Amino acid sequence: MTSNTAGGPTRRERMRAETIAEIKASARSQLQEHGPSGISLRAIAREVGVTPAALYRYFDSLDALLIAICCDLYDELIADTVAAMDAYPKDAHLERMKSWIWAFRAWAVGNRREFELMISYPEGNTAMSIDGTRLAQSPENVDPVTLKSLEHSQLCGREMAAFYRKTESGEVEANGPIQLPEISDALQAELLDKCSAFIVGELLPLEWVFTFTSAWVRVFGLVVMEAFGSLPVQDNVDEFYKTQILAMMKDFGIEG
Amino acid sequence: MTSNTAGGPTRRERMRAETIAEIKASARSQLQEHGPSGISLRAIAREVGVTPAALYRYFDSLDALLIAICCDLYDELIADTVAAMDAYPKDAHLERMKSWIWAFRAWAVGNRREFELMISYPEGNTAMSIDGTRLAQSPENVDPVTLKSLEHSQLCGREMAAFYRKTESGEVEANGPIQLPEISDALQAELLDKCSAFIVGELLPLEWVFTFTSAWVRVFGLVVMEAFGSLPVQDNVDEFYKTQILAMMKDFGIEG
DNA sequence: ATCATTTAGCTAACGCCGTTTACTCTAATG
DNA sequence: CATTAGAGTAAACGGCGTTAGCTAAATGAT
Repeated sequence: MTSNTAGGPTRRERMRAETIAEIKASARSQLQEHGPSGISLRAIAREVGVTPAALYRYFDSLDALLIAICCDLYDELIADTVAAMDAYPKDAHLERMKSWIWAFRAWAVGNRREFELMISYPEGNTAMSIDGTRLAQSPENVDPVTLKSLEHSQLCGREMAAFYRKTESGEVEANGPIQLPEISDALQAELLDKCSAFIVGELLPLEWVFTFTSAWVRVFGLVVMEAFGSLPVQDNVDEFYKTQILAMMKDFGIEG
Repeated sequence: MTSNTAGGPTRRERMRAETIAEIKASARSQLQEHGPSGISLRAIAREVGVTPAALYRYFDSLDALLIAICCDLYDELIADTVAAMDAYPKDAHLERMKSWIWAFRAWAVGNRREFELMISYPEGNTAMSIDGTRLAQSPENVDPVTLKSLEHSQLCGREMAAFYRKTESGEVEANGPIQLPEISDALQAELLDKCSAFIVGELLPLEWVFTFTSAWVRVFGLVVMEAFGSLPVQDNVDEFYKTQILAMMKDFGIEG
């Protein structure tokens, strides 16, 4: 048994958890200082005051450590995002969606190195991915980082779904999303399956899903470009974001 | 002197150029197989049939080699893009701009590893950057990769400028870009300076610059997401791109 | 043709790195 | 109290980027 009769964590378990935290903290500081490729087990061992080999009692490999850190980072991002959204009441869907974007941006820019690690994720660049197909086929056999990424997306997707329901019930009046271009059956199915079902959490009309997906790509582009220093605008980024958000809102048929 | 009387390259120069090409080719194949971090000087030396130390006669460091490769990759991308654009007549600006996007996408997806290297560029992630400020202050003191990136952007930017001129002269009729949101003087100045002056090559009305910049971010988002496997749509990407291009065209006041 | 110089390459080493193996001690378990 | 599982160590293996010093060949000038 790994826990005592009181049900609480064993002394050893506490120690272990503390050591793991120490290791992660050291790795994190190296990440911030030297980037993803600058994380070194030996350097961590030195800082923690232990032999390099000892780290293998806690992580199977450097890659495993990086993945664990990725998960933590997503948890951080998600926590920040939830907190930012909860600054507004539960029915202020628009403000909450805006908050989602701002929180995403703020976190990525405030943690550039970390964000870099997340998108150039150890396991073949599948981070920030929302591959509904793989998820549908084996819901639990998918890597944890992808799941966290999905969780993050859903914070925004479900908010939009709630907003849609309000417009549908007439509780909120809106013109609805922009007119759709012609879309083949195949693409329609894919949008409904992958985006609607998995990100949004429920099936929505195609126009909503399409507009949401388009907006999602725009936001991702903004955040990645800013974090990687490729954004054309650099001194007035806040305002530029606001103009982009405005444009996306317009696509949803919302003014302001 | 480094060249003979005939003016052509010396025998040694030819040999040297050939060796450099061999080194780059080996590095490239390693890049394709193991990703950016899988490029190893020692492995290259093994493949080229030479001692690791010998490589330092050709490149100051691994980083220098990576930068050189980045430059080559940009040249490749630019050449592909130019070829794709030139499949249409010089005055078919719209088709040429679309070609630019398609070429960008095709190259990034067809050379994922290479693209990865370019955006997580050795020197502190400044790739794909179009920082007009730095350029304006010291036009020639900027790293070569950034210059190439700018060159690539300009292929599209100048095309749009040409299109703008045609609409201005009445040679082509168009409604012009979407209505602008309110934009502060500071952001206006930045858009005009960095985007208009450097990417487009001439000063354009704010509405054109703004619309172009917004579109640029969207395209970048699409390409990065697809190359990194994060695009929500995965089976009907071509069509999804087309819908996005259509939307951007609409922003310019163009139908179809 | 000879000499001086540049250049390409080598060997050997330094100090990093991730990872494995075998061994020791210590603390919790039964 | 004996046993055992866990945390830790020392030492090694093979790999890495990089440097220093040497050798030999190709080049350019005399």
